[in-house]
Amino acid sequence: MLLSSLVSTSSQVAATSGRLAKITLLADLLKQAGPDEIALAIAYLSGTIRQSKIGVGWATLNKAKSYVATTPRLTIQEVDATLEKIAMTAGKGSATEKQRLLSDLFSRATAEEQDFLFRLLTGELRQGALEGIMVEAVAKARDLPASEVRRATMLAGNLGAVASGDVASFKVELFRPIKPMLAKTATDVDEALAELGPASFEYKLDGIRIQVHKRGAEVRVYSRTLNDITGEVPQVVASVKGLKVGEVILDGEAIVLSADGRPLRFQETMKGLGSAVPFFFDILYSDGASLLDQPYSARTKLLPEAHRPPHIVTADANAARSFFDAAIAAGQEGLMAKGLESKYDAGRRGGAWFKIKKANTLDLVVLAAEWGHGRRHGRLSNLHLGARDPNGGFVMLGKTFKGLSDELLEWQTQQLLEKEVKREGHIVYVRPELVVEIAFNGLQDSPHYPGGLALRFARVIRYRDDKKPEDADTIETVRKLHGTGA
DNA sequence: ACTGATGCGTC
DNA sequence: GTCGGAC
DNA sequence: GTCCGACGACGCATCAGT
Repeated sequence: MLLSSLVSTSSQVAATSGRLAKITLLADLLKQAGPDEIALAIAYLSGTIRQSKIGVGWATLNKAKSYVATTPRLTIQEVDATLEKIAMTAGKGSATEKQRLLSDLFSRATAEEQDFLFRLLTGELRQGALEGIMVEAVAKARDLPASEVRRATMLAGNLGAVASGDVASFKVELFRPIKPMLAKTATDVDEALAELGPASFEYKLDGIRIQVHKRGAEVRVYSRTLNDITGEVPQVVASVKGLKVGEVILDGEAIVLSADGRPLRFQETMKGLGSAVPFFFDILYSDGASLLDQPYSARTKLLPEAHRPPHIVTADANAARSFFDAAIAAGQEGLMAKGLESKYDAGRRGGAWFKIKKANTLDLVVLAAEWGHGRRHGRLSNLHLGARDPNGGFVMLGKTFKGLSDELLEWQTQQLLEKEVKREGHIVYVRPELVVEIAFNGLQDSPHYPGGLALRFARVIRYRDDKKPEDADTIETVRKLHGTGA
């Protein structure tokens, strides 16, 4: 199949707003793909490549730009072969060689094809369709219910594999990881209870998600994105080997504990993954049987109790609230709330799981803003945030672009341009006059920012028109917050 | 041997 | 990871 | 309910250049 056919479909998809229309376009292309092409077509049109990573990003792609072909001759198999070569290059001189292979590939591509490859390889396809839409397209092309394709994909771990073959034949299998179930956010336990009724509340541990597969002494550990991280978490492996179970798939979180049993901060956990220990909150498979469709309350009974995070079952808001306070006091991130009757909704966020975290707010000053990309093109989007320095000036604590409606984006662009003092690249520096209320989930030590501190998950709540920069929070306040564990 | 750039992973 | 927009 | 696309923080591995 010619790359140009894919690119043409991609452009049409990008130019179409309706999802159903996108699905039709994609399905039509898939019907034209041969059996040895369809997996590649699916990957490229959902913004992924077969190699998953090839050590090439925006910088390398920019340097590799070269001639433009006039006739589209590249096939998707040729693209795949080149990407495979690039992925395989390693060691001294590999950066140059990757660049050479890329230049060579680009020189055989038309302008539209180069643009497509650039977006594909930077992970910014921007056609308004990725795997979620592609699942529907595969279903349409094969004339199957989308739910069956979705289920097979979750079990196969790969949509391409589902494009051909018997969809009903996919089963839960040891050492083939399943996409983990995700959670929605709730602002407090009351909201979670209102949604779920009686629920299981569990400490939310601030580590990394793990899915552990065990058959006898054989143990493998997978990350949230299904990477095999067995070699990085030896303590998890050792711990699981000690469990008195035969075949099992467990879902949980790995964190590092200090000597007194309190959790280390996330940053420290990342530095010391080798000593991370597992906590398990779900079980997906046991001794030959899938448990995905069992109710949560039944699954949790099969968990190794010694390795569960602290948990209660309650419908009482006061009990849940004090459990939340206990979690925070213990240095944890907050709570998870889970519906007792819920199935394991692999790969989905829509199910009966809620996360409840604690957030702080600060009033900070906008120091600069960056021009947006894509749908934010032409708008000042990413804000540079500073705390007031009592000795004069401001200390930058991070950036955010989140929490802004289109309307607010428009407003802030006008406001900031009026206050512009200089430009450097895509950054517009402004007089520090606008105060903005920022929510965030914690402070981290920063090796990069001047105050040695940075905000985690910062987002805009609202502009504080009622405040002047001299009313903004100071860096001292922020340091104090950091000291209390925020 | 060290530093900075780059890519990619976790959240 | 969070958030807003669009379907 | 769901999906997508805006982009944040750090830590680590690898490679190029000094």
